[in-house]
Amino acid sequence: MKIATWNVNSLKVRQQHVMDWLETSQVDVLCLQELKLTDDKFPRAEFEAKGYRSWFAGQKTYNGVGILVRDGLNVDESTIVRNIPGHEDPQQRVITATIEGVRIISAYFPNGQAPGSEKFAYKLGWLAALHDWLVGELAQHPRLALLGDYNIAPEDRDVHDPKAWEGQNLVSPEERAEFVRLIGLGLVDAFRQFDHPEKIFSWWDYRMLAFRRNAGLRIDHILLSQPLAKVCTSCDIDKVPRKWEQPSDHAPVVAQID
DNA sequence: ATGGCTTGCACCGCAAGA
Repeated sequence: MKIATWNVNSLKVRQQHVMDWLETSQVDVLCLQELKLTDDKFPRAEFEAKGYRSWFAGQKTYNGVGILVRDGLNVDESTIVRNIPGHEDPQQRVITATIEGVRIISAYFPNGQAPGSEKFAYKLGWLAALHDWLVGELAQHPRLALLGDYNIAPEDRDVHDPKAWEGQNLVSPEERAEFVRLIGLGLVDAFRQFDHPEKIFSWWDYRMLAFRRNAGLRIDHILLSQPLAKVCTSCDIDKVPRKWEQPSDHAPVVAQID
């Protein structure tokens, strides 16, 4: 099974990009973030025509997550969960489904704005709630994958200029400690299971020619439970869609699980 | 140099992203 995650920064604007990328990537499961549309505007029929079923949790203007699943894969409607159970939140950031026996979570982690801000406190609270919820999820579903825009660059090698970014939002010690806590649940960063060249990133600012300078961060991740990590044969970031016209600022991350 | 792009909303300049 080929699984992927992509923050599309408005599905309305990026719908054709997603369609095109489904053709070239041939993924079985695609987790989407930052849909920025209400559920009635989700192009379900268009994806269905492409051979993908979809589940989503959207809202107006901000956030919104979804999962596209190739026809033929087994998905029980009763396994779909929206948001983090028990964590009251009007922001639509999580949707979960069991696909072919694999617990797939599509998550849009809060940005946090800046350490010390109100939004940063919300981010840390959200991370704690996610962690606590995952304890039970992992107990129930040994084959689990947490995919999404984490808005955390786990290590300095995930940052184009660690000195310039030191202590800032997305790389601060508090956020990195929360990432380590997720790893502590027994999850594995699929990307780091394999050798890659240096300076591979998943996000580049729209400004200052950041993509051309490769001034990016690796903030989109696929974390796998141990049984899945053992059968994962590759994990890569596909920079190609970032070169398309009017691109998302994020690139998709893809993992093969056999 | 706290800007720089891009989006959505709503009515055009703002919030928010990362």
